This record gives sequence, structure tokens and C-alpha cells, in this order.
Amino acid sequence: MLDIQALRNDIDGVAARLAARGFTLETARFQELEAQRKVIQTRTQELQAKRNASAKQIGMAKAKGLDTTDIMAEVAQVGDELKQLEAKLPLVLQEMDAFLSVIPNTPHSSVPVGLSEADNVEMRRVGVVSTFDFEVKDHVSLGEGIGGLDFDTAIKLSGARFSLLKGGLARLHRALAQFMVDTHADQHGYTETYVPYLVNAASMRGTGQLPKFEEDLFRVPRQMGEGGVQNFYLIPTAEVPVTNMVRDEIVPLESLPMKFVAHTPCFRSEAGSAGRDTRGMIRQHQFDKVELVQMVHPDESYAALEGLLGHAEVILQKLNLPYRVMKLCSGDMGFSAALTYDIEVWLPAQNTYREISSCSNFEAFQARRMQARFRNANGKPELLHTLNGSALAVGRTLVAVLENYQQADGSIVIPDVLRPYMGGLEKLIKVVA
RNA sequence: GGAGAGGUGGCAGAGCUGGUUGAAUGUACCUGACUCGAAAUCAGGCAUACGGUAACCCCGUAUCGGGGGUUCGAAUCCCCCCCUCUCCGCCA
Repeated sequence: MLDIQALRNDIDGVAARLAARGFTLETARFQELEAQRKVIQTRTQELQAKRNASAKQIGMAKAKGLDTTDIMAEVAQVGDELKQLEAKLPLVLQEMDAFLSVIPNTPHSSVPVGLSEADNVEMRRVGVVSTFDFEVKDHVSLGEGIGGLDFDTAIKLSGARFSLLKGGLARLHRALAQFMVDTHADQHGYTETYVPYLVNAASMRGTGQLPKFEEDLFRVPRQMGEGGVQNFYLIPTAEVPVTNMVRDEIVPLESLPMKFVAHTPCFRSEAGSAGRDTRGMIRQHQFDKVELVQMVHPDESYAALEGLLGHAEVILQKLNLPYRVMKLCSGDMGFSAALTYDIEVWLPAQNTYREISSCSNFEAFQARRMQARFRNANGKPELLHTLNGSALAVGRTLVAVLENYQQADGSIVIPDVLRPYMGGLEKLIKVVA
């Protein structure tokens, strides 16, 4: 949610910044709504004030045993108009809210202007891309080759875009997640959290998934009393439950920065991506992710973003996986972000870099929706800045390990840092299950 | 799932036979006085959002779990929902 004050003060400036990301702000519509709102709201409050004053007078008069018919008659006149306005006001406010809640965040001034992925800017490449003296296989062949990856059964159980891991591969997947969480908790100062995987609509609204992106979510309706239905949503990322911990809170200044790490499954219906990445486990309805979330003082958020990005990079460095860091252009950023870095890992079989992490600063965009605040040095409530990043997507990291650590015989060498999590195992080879 | 109790300001806790109550009182916290300093004591302050405004002054509106209703007026009355606690049942 943008600051409505910014729209009132400089709507053309805001519109120009949004245009950079391909969003057309309907300025006339805003001004029309704002004009309506102002008339109705001020008049309503005026009448309410009048009514309240009269009611108070009636109260006092009755206490003294005086006659109140005159004042009662006076209030009756206010009644009709007020009733109409009180019915109309919430409708106008709702319209305004609906208008505001589908406007994306304005990009930070350093964000390169562009329309698509192609305009993203490469910041750096880290690690050495290995050369193989044999024909590389992709993760599907490798996984199926060692007998640990079973899409056929996953399809039987659930359908397309699910995967089933077994044996050493399942353990490697778990090892990756644990290694990531341990690293962030023990070395980067994040507090480990375990969070709900089903959240309510208010939480989804807080981080920006609702109302605009409902089709990307799995909704779980639950029958409540008297025919009412309460919707739960499966989290598309741990960002949702973790960030919403501070929804409707005013946290003390000393508690900043707040840093959390969570390992959760993520559920995405991938409604708009039919036909993309259909082979393998790159794009799934369910995948695990280790997520970093920070709530920080507004002055610190960009420094915090660099820090958070670095924490994600550490994982790739420790795994010795080659990657590059991309700064997303205005047209490729997510709805709520002001600035986003993607980390892309090298996948030999695709002969390209693929996204494995996305680290964003949302500034106050999410905090404003959530009313997530801290008490500043003057003792006044002020909106927090929120950030998050994947560190990393576990499934895609597994893919990267398989492909980058493959051997000529189809076996997979286990990265050094993961061996303690694998009972000391050094290599995954074919096992008859 | 059954039975009962309850949800009020940072916390505790009144009010709930409708009326000058955004809300007593206590406590925590902040400021000042006293003190060499502290404690104790005394005085004062201390919710949030939105609107009027550019404004952290000022004025107004809303908010006593959420929504709806009755009324000139609702924390207080009525209806629906949610949540918490206790006991029983069931259960990983």
C-alpha cells in the first residue's frame, strides 16, 4: 500500500514512478474518489459531532429532570441525512481501499528502468563454472538414475507439478534445509521460527498476496457455524506468516532489527505459468524454502538488504555453487518490492543461470498494510521497513547440487558442508529401492 | 464434539439496572519538585487510526474481541460470528 498522502501531494510524480514498472495509475479516478470521500467524510463527521453534542445535552437535561422535546426534535432533523451518509461513507472508503490495494510499490531510485527480465542488470558473478569431460545430464535423469526421484508416483498421488524424493536424495534435501537454517541461525544472527502453513486472509493482505493475486494461492475453505465459511490459505512463502508476526504491533525501538529464519514448504498454484518448466522440479506446486525476514528501522533498510543478500550468497559459496547476482529492473519486480536482487545459480544441463533466491526491500509498503510499527526516538509510532529473501529455495538448490556435482558414472558427490548432515556419506550412487 | 466461564487502555482491574466514560482505580513508564544521589513522597503527563490542515500544537470522528441491530444517546440491551480459559470426550 502506498502512502495516500503521497498520492494527494504529488500524484503525477507517483504515476511517473509507477509507469516505470508498466503500471498505469488512474489519476483521474483517484481524484474523483478523493473528492467524493472528502465531501462525504467531512459532512458525516460534522453531523456526528452535532448528534453527539445533542445527545450529551439530552443526558444532562434528563439528569436534571428538564424537558427535552425541543432538543430531541432538533436531533431528529440530523438523523435522516446522517443515516444516509453513514451508509455511503464505508462504501466510498472501501472503493478507495480497493483502488489503493492493487497499486504496486514505487521502485527505488536506483532501480534500472526496464520492461522485462531482459533488462535486469548483472551485478557480479561468483564461483567458477565447472567444465565436464562427459555429456552432462539434467537433474531429472540424475535423480531418476540414482533411484531417488520419482515423478510417476508423485503424479499418481497428487498430479502434475509435484515430486517425490526417496532415500539419499530425500535426505540430501533435508540436509540442505538444515544446513541453511543452521548457518543463518548460528552465524548470521537470525532467530529460528516454526510457523503455521495455513494463514488467514488478513495475513495474505498484509504482505500483498491479496487481493490481487488470489489465483496464485491455494485456498482452503473451512465451514464455520451457521453456514459461514472462513478461508485459510496455504502459504506461498514463509514471508507471509513471519512478516505478519508484527502486524498490528508497535514494537520498541530496542527490538530492531528483528531477524527471523524459517524453513517451510511453500504452495503455489502457478496459475499463469502453464507450459513453463514442466520438466523436473524447477517449478512445483509444493516446494521447500528457507526464508530470511527482517523488520528494520527505515534508515537501515537498504544496508539491511545488502546484508541479507550476502547471507543468501554465503550458502552458495559454502556449497561451492557458481552464481550471479541480478538487480531486477522496474518491470520485473514483484508487486510489493521497492528493490529486488535475484540470485541465479549455474545449471550445467540448461547451460544457464536460474533463479534460486530473491531478496527484496519492501520499505513501508507491507508495513503500511499491516500497521506494523515501532516507537521511534520521539516516542511516536512509525512504520517499519520489511525485507525478505530466500536463502535458499531448497528444491532448486537440490537441482543445482545434482547437476554441478554429477560424475561421469551418474553418481553425485556430496558437498563437504553437507556431509555432517548425511551421516558422513560422500557420494550418492544408484540404490535399488 | 458436550458443559460452563470469560474477552475493557503496556499489565492488573472497575463499569455492564444505557446518559457530561476514551473509559474509575492500581501498577508500569516519562517529566518536574524534594535529595549529594537514590528510595519513599508530592504534582503533572502517558492509546491508536482517520479526517479538518503543510503541521508531532489545535479541532473533530471512530475504536471497550469482530460484525449487525435497537436508541436522541451503547463498553453497557438484542442477534450472529471469532477467540481464550476450565471440566468431560476424542486424539498426533
